Amino acid sequence: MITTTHNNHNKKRVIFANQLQTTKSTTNIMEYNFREIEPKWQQEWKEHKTYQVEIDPSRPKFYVLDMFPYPSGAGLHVGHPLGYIASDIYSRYKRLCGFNVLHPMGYDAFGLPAEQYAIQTGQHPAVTTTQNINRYREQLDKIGFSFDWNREVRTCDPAYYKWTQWAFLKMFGHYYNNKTDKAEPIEKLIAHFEKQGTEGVDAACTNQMRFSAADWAAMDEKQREEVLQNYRLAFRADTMVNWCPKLGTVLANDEVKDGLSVRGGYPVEQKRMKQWLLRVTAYAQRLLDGLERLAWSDSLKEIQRNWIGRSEGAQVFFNIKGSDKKLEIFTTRPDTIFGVTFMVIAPEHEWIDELTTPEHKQEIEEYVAQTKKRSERERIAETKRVSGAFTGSYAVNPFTDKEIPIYVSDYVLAGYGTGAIMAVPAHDSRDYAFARHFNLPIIPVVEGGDLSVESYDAKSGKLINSDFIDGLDVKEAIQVMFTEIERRGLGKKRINYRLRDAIFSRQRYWGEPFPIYYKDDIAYPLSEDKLPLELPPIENFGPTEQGEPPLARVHNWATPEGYPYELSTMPGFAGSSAYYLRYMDPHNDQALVSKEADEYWRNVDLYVGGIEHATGHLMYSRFWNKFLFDLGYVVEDEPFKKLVNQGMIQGRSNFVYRIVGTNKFVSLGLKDQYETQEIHVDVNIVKNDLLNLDAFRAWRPEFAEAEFILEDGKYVCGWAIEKMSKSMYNVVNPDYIVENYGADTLRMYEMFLGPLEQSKPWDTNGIDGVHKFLRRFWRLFYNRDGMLNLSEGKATAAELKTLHKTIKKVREDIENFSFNTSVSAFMICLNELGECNKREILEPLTVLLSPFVPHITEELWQTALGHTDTIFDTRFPEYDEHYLVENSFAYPISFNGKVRFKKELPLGVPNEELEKQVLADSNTARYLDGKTPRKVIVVPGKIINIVI
RNA sequence: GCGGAUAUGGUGUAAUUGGUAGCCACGUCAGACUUAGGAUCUGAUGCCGAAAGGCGUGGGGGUUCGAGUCCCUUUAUCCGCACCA
Repeated sequence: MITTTHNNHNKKRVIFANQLQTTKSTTNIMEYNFREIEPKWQQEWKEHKTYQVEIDPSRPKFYVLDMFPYPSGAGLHVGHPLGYIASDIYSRYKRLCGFNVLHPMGYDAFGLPAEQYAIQTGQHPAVTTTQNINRYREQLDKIGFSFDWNREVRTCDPAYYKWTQWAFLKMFGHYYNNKTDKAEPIEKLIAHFEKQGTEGVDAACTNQMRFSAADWAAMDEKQREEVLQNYRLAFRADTMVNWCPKLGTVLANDEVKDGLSVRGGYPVEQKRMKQWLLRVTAYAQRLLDGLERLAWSDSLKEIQRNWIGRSEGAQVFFNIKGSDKKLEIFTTRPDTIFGVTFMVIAPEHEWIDELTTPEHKQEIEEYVAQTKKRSERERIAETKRVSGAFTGSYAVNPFTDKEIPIYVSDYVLAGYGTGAIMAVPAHDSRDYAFARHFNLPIIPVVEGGDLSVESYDAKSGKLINSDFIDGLDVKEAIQVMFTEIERRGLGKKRINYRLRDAIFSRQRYWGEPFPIYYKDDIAYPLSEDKLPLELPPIENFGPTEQGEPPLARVHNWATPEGYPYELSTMPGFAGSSAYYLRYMDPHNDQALVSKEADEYWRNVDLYVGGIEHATGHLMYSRFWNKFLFDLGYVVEDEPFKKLVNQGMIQGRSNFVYRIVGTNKFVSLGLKDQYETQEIHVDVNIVKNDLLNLDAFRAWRPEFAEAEFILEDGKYVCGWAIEKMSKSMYNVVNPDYIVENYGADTLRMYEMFLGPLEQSKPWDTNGIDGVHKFLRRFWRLFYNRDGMLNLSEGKATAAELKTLHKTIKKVREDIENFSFNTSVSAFMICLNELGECNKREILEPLTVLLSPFVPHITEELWQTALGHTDTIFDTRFPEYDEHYLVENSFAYPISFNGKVRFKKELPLGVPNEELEKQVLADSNTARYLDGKTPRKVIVVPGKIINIVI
């Protein structure tokens, strides 16, 4: 049936959540009234400081941490609390299991958006940040989290960033000793220089240095400081940086994606600038090794491994014809050295001028100038394009003594290895493309492949044309060459990492100031007792006309003696790198964390957060923690034992279809009969993909006179999964859900939506199912007239079985973070219990449910069940396997109620081990024929019969 | 290009980890109660078929008594890295 309706003519009414509650709540006052219950308990928890925790050596600790939010102006949407709800359920569960649970929350409050907003509006970032924090807090409070707010931290609070600055000073004052494999005071290195110069020093550094004690003695202060900057763990260096002109600041590698800034999406270019850096690379191997011991997902560990990018290879020196210099290269394939037919150096290579002969000078200069002009983005886009130029110089292959030409090309990166390579076109696709383009010889040294078409890059095969390694397999040959290269003194075995040192300065205002001042252009650390160095107030937040950072606008931004402070500020990851330590002892003004607090709380047992921090925060935190560990300030060398990545919640957008050039809208099923235009419609005026016509007319003035072509009297909307954003009108606000369904329904529904780690769209359709569950649960305690309905009768075996089955399932599910299936378990439990209103069943069930839905359970606990203590003073229910035994047959606890087989077990004997054995054996034995018992398993002392 | 993950009804998902695929919900349909239903309750609902029955976990192949699950291959989507020598 197709009907065209006009204003108010649609007879059939459509159901909407926002209309639904208003009438219903008046019908029965003793229905489950979440609007009353939830604020009541939230107030109660607040007043009694229910979730405040202290060190308690008599109880085991458990530390559950969420990645603290950046308080953006948009507030929370329904996706943000997902991880918080999961961690809250886990915290409450652990607390009920008897752990002393630390579950704090705070704000990552420094950052770009607040500053961008300040530049536009002149509003101080501190003001907007505080407003946003207040809004966040309000929204969070409504959901009923068990955070210990007494421990709240804000990264922009001077009392907090004092310790960020403190850690920076410690890094400035330390270097990494490779021999002891830890950070040590820089004074120790200075003492060594005074005695022996660089002789015997094996330390992480920017450039390898070589000088004697006498050289050191002869240096002035500035020269010495330059040397030390080469070793300090926080140091200043002239380096290629990702410069974002639009944001007016440099960015770290993990803040750039595809040549664009992650925040804002502005183009990023490469620029040489003097910047502060953290020597993260010193910890590359330990960051890699540490992953083995962490209970993180394999995919996340793999991302970190790739980011660290360890590769084993050899450093080899090639003689340069007509020079006493040797060109150093790095290769992971020393076995292919007989196939080297040319060399390539990066355009930024420091010897480029020396290597260029006069007749090639112009060509090379042009090439270098041209590559400089290309932005990072263009270089990425033109990856396939082969370009380069010949320097005119030749190197000598140390194994064949053949002269081979040296080229310059931008496919060789200055920042990796030595910025120079030996090219083996037969077995490296990039070298191959280059050789083809410049007509260079290609010598196969590994059997296999068809070199007329492409290079043969495989890491297996037999060596040929390679003198003494002929006939060996690639893997053997590599090992032979390592020893041969070292024996001949041509170079050494070496490990290279893709990981780069972290650029630590930002040319911004809204961040931690560096506790550094300058005297004669030498950087000096502020003494620790002067911390915190507070961020001075300013009024204009943009860069100066000279392009200096905003802090240059501050008069007297200098020490009392008049020495100027550093003008840049620290990046976002500075404040988040050690916040988990600060939560342990947030009010301590003598230390980042006291010895006592650190030794009790140690590190984070469970960390819940998004995977987007894989190469940023999660890497920097580990580095930061390892550094503090080396110095003895913390007892654990990894900060986050277990990590769970919650998936992103996407938006589910709805569409209406306007017939082009009219104000008529056609329902989804009929839209193909017209020429239509797809328009996003606010998901809050759509339910179950049916449009609320009146709400649509009221939504925007231009739709006030809208007409509709309906199917079966309904307007069906189209839908699509997109990012949750204002412009798609698909943002669902948790406040709205809390108002209409309650926080408990929101909490449970977010978990019910699907596996925690999976990305999934938010879809308010379906929330009724969860809400209905809570109402039915309520009605087991109170009847329709609001009368207490609880029975003291004895539970039947079937009821007990249901209860214990559910306890077991929920327990396992919580431990495995499979919250969606535990919600299902509750629903099944309720279906099975029917009208059962026995205290014996409902009391444990209430406790079991409480981590998920704390408000309703607390209310029932104290009113219907008549307890005076809060639910959190009780223990999480234990299940009892004996209840599963019937007629001398034990049912393996098959959750969905199906019994696949029965096995005879001795009653009254704990039988977990026995069950395991039976299960292990029966899997192979069960279905050999059809129906009869067919296998007898003899377990020492017992005979077990398997029956189908 | 390399590495990782995922793919199951109209929808979100589940599956004792190799053992009756589709639990639990949403939606839909039918019914009960009701002034009303947008409350509540009951039943049906993977697909084809009147039924018997057949088909069915992205496609193809394999291992196995038995495969959503393991192996090979292929396609699609998502994520990470990307000239890393």
